[in-house]
This record gives sequence, structure tokens and C-alpha cells, in this order.
Amino acid sequence: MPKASSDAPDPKAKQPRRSHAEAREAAIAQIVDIATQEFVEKGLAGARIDEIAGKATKRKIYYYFEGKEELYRAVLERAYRQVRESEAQVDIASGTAVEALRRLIEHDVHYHARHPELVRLVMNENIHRAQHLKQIAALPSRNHSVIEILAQLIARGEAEGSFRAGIDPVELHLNMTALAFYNVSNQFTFAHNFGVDMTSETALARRASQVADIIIAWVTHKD
Amino acid sequence: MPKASSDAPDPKAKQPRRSHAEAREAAIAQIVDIATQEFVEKGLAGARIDEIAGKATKRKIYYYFEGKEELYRAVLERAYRQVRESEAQVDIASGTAVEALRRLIEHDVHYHARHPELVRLVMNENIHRAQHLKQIAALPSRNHSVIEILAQLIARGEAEGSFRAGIDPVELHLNMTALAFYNVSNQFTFAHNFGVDMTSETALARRASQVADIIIAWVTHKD
DNA sequence: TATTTATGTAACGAACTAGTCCCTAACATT
DNA sequence: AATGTTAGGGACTAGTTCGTTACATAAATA
Repeated sequence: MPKASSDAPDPKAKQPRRSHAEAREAAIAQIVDIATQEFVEKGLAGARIDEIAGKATKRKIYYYFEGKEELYRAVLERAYRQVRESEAQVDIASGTAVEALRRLIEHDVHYHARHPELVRLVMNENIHRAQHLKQIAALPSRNHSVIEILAQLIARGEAEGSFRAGIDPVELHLNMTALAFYNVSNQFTFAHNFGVDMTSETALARRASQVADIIIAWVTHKD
Repeated sequence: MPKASSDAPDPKAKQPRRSHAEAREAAIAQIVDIATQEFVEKGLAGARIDEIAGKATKRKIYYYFEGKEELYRAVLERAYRQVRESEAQVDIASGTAVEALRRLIEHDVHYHARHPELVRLVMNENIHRAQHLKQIAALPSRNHSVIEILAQLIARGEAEGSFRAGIDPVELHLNMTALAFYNVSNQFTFAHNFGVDMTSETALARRASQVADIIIAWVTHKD
């Protein structure tokens, strides 16, 4: 059999002439990709290193990572980094404060729905009392950016006279996220218990709008 | 050593003169108690039958249950039964509809906080896409009681003129539960990420009140 | 009294699983 | 080209874990 020189996407193809540094990055990204699927599907204890990939990839895992838990932390860190990156890109400057808040909330609902893997990883982490999250040093500082965005929005809303006084940005974030998160995290038990579908585009659009209604009703009502 | 006749709560004490039926119930209740702790702590895959209790209890488990999964289902069913039983006991008749709704919501927030084992079991079940829940036949019918209670409350609120028209009882339940549930389910990641405590009595009371504010603002606002 | 039901103790084995060892190939350096 | 370094393929292993079984015994029931 002659060696065929082809650039077709053969999964078994060995990418030749790649520097060690490139190969390293590619290998790690590949491992984290596959591991994310497995951990998201079965959790930390349920995931099987052997099934994350064939024996070949298994060998790579122990070459690049200390073990199952370090791999899990890598998966977790990347998922969190991606959320924070997406959050920073929502336009909160244009329109009224109420309009900007609605945009942010609807983004949140859609982001959670489109990224169930993040939701599942966070659920898992809470089952483990955040013990792996605590070992990732980089995270705490990044979280404050969300709170600062909300604090600005609250200040603007108050200045515009639409928001009532005394809204806590952390509490606002908690309430927004709870509604966006639960819709994904508990979709299976809720759908089964109450016979509703929560995944269709229609249901999602209605949900995003309703969550925004709820939060806005709360921040704008004056008693 | 003479046999001491004592009625002190000795864990090793054998309750004599118990019928087989009584012994059976007691043994099953004991197993489910211990298994609940283990499954709540570590999830289905993480739980270890050998560590649920000593060898004696292990022997009982396989005497009364088919295996790990049937035991897990028993744990799940009991936890769900207990929620539904508690929900049916809230007074929703006295006072205005708004007052009754507030009572129901605050009960919900407190119940979730006092029963983290339920929250964790439900999280687990969602990670498994509700596959074990679906095998429990008794549940779906029980869930409709909650919805009926809410439907009555909505009708009363509309009649009293305090609620706006068109509130869906399932959506109302979804929103209430989301806020009550998230507070417990995500307490570890949220507390770590934003440096807040969510478990103190003060924090819980404030939270219960705030969740009620949010839902009531939403059902009563008229635009 | 005889029989069934329940349960305490120990041990077992088949299947599984995280992690390791050896060896070869690909790349880097001189 | 020769030698060193990095990467990984395949098999193996040491340790778990679930589920079972054997055996003894005590209590409830017929």
C-alpha cells in the first residue's frame, strides 16, 4: 500500500510536522473537549476515564494531567471562563436602563439554555460542595465583573427614576440567574412532573421574556 | 455481666416481640434512612453500597431490595412523598390571596432550605435526565395537587382584583420553585463566587421575604 | 414443635477502573 | 547524522465495588 498524501479530514490522520507546543495544545484541547462531554453526562464519580476515549487518549490524559480530578478541574475552568467572556459582550449602554436590563436577562436565559454543559457542571460542583471550584485560583476575581456591570445598571436606573432605591447587585444577579439556571437544571424533573416542554424555541422565547418581566416588575415596583 | 433492662436509646438494642411485618417496615425505613444520607452526599454513582452501613445492613439491603438502583428509587420516592405531604398543609384559605400566596412562597423557601437532601436528590435526578424518576409510577398524579392549589389562589386573586389576568399556575409554580430551589442547590458555588452566606437564619428570612416580593410584584403588576 | 422469616458474619468472584510500565515514534538540538 | 527529548500506543496491574452465597442463629408463626 502506497502512502497516500491527502488532506481529507481523516480522524486517524497524524498531523505531521507539528511543533511540540502545537501538538501539546491540540492534544489538551481534544482531551478537555471529550472529557467535558463525559463529565457533563455522568458527573465526576460516574465518568469513566476509559470511556472518555480509547486507550490511546487515556495515555495522553495521564501524560498531560495528574489524574481524573485535575482533568475535571480543567474542564470546569474552561466552562467558567467561557461564560464570563460571553457576559462581557452584552450591550448595556444603549437605551434605557430597563431596556438594557431586559437585554441582559434575555441573554442570560438564552445562554443557559444553549450551554447546558455549564449548567450541569455547576450542578455537579454543588453536589461536591464546590470543593473543586475552590481549588481554581483564577475564578473569584473574574466574578466581580458581573456585579460591577449590574451596579452600574442599577445606578443608571435609579438616576432615570425607573428603578426603586436600594437594589443590591448581588441579589439582582442571584434572582436573574436562579430563574435562568433552574429552567435548564431542572428541566427533566419539571417536564416529567408537570408535562410541559421547556426546550422548544417558542417555549424558550416566552421564558426569556417572562423572566425579564419578573425581574423588571421587581426592580421597578414602588410600594 | 447481668442483662440490664433499660429503655435508653441503645442503637444495638433489639426490639423484641415485633411482628414480621413490623420488623420489615422498620428494617426498610432504617435502610432508606442511611441510604438517603449516602446518596444525597455522593450521588448514585458516587455512593458505595459497602459504605452505606456495616455488613449487617448490606445483607439486609439485598434481602429487601433488588440492588443499588431499586434502593435509590425508594430513597427518591420517599423524599418526594414527604414534600407533597408538607405542601398540602399550608393554609391558603385565610386572609387575602396576596397574603396566602406570600405564606405559600415563604413556606417553600424555608422547606427547601430545611430539606437540602430533597434538593440534592432532585439535582442528581436531573443529571440522570430523570430516568429513575420516570420509573416511579406514583409520582405524576401527586404533582397536580400543587397546581390545583395555585389555580384556586389565582382565581381568588383575580376575583379580589389584586392579581392581573392570565397567570398560568404551572408558570407560577415554576418561578416560585426556581427561586426557592436555586438558593439551596447553588449555595456552594454562589457563596464561593460572590462571598456571601446564604445559610444563616437572617439570610434565610430575608431571602424568603424577597422571593415573595418578587413573585407578588410580578402577579400584581399591571401594565 | 416444626417451619418460615429475618439477620448477623464472612468470604468470594467477576467485572470494572484509575493509574503505570515498557517501548516506539516524532520532533528538537548539536 | 547522532543523540536527546517529548509524545503516545498497547498491555498490564493493583485495588475496588457490586452483588451473591454459605452458614449460623434467633425470633415469629403455624
